[in-house]
Amino acid sequence: MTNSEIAAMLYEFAELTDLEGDVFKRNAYRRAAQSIEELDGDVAEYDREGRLESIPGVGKAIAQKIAEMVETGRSAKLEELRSKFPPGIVELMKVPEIGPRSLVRLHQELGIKDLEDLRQAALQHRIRSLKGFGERSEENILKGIAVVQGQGGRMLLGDALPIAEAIAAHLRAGGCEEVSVAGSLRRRKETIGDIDLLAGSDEPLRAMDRFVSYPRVASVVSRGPTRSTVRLADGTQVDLRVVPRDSYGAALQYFTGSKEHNVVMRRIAIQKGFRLNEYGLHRRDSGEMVAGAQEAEIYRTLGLDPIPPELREGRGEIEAAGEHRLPSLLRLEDIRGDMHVHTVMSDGRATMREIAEAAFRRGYEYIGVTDHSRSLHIAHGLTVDDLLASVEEARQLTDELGFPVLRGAEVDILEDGSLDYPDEALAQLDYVIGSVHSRFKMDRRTMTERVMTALSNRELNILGHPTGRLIGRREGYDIDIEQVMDEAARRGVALEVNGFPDRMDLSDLNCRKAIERGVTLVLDTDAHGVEQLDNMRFAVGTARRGWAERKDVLNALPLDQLRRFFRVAGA
DNA sequence: GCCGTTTTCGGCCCGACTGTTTTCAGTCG
Ligand SMILES: Nc1nc2c(ncn2[C@H]2C[C@H](O)[C@@H](COP(=O)(O)OP(=O)(O)OP(=O)(O)O)O2)c(=O)[nH]1
Ligand SMILES: [Mg+2]
Ligand SMILES: [Mg+2]
Ligand SMILES: [Zn+2]
Repeated sequence: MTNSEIAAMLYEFAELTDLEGDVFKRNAYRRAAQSIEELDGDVAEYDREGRLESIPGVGKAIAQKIAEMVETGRSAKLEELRSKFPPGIVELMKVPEIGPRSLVRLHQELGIKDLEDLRQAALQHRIRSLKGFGERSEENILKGIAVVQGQGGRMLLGDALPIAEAIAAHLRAGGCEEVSVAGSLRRRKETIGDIDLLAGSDEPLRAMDRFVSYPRVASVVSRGPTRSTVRLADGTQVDLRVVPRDSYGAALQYFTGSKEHNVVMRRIAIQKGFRLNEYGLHRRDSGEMVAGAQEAEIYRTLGLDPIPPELREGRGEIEAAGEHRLPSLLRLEDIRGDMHVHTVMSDGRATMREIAEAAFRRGYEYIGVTDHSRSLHIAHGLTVDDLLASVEEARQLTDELGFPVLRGAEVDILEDGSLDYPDEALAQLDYVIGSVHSRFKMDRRTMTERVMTALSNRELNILGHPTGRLIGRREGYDIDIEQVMDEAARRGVALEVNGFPDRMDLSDLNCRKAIERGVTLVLDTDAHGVEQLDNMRFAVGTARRGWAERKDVLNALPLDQLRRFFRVAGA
């Protein structure tokens, strides 16, 4: 069983325990599940070595359950819990506004077993007969069912951020003094559940009016003096929180999350004799507010170094902040050039010249252009002759513009691990990215072997989108990514952090793992048009979430050092 | 169920909004 399969079972324990009525036990299962999900290394290994209880949130009882799962693939206790509820409960738990308490009563008192039962009960007005439910409850349930059935899961960061920024601009134009994007967007998570915005205003009602009057708002889910929730026409949920300006920093801390980060922060506040909420940090005894306007002050007053939003996931950042060992994170300004950009020669929309000019305008010091290789017919992969001709074109352009245009290629890693051009042709290029674009369904050993073979090619400098996942569409291929990381580190091959919003590959956690293993990262966009050069901010966000510093990143180096990396690679 | 520089028992983050309530439980952020 994989870590994520075990984590999924623990999350299921959490949900079922919630139905049983014990929220503390639920939280305990969730914490353990998150630990397993993000564990560096195989849980089965922890089990074999008797180290399960060293995992945060895993004690005797959960360790025993994990051991059973690892050894048998099942959990007797989980099956017993499942049998207490109908299978349709899984769907029912997704209905907004219906929580565990309502669900148990709907099941016990009305015999509701699945979404269709619930819909019928609401339509036939049978729900209002329950104590505590009424007409509005039935309406909300019907709306909730429509939401579950209509929703397409989480959005991509790249889709959500522009929407959020547009609404923020709408609020500013309406007189809100301070507006920030908060929640998972501010943390630059690769997928976004909803859009969270914060406004600091001494006229909260005006801010709320402005918010719900945004043209794309389709319905108002809830509306109060400090918080409102709306739904846009496409179903996207947007939350706005409004606080007095004195509380802006504390509110930003709260609303940026993550929830897990907040819970730890508030626990530390308690330990140090404070109370922390979205209005400020207060002394417990006197109630005196000691920080609130500035977010960084909340952290400092608790004895912590201010923590960048991208790190706030409850992954050890608070402990690190207390010991003054937070990383000095990479910044967008540290990136000196993009390294993965397609031109019109293959499946891009811009010419080499247009890309070079756009790169220069962005303030880059160099640009790398890369087209697909000959086997990738659907993307108009280049023949050897076209590739070599483009090397000359890059050279001329460099001279003409006085701006270094590096000619690379995104070369297919073929089924046997060889690269899709002869070595003599590759040697003519400034650098080579190797990517898997075909035959994804190999077994783990074969796929790992395939990529290891590619890494052993001395012409290879960068491994492109190393896991091959497409968010929301395709799992990454089955590969031993740790082994690949170790080999890449040993051979001086950089691993890509592809900032295309549905790739984000390496992911945040894989970046962190790679850095710990001594891998050099390269951040790029995989742009197919010059406007997509903006995706660099997503690559940077992901790398920051992976605790990356400037020194970990190849294209944060000046040109001469970049070239040196390419020369010594494979040596 | 987990956990411990004040504890091995008794806590476990804290607040807004809704609907149905006659004082608050449930759900969500
Ligand atoms: N203290 C505290 N803060 C919470 C809790 N739930 C949510 N928050 C804060 C932190 C979250 O980042 C922020 C926004 O909530 P969301 O539910 O939108 O979560 P978030 O944006 O992190 O993830 P998402 O992508 O929307 O699923 O509100 C909670 O239970 N306690
Ligand atoms: Mg959110
Ligand atoms: Mg939200
Ligand atoms: Zn590719």
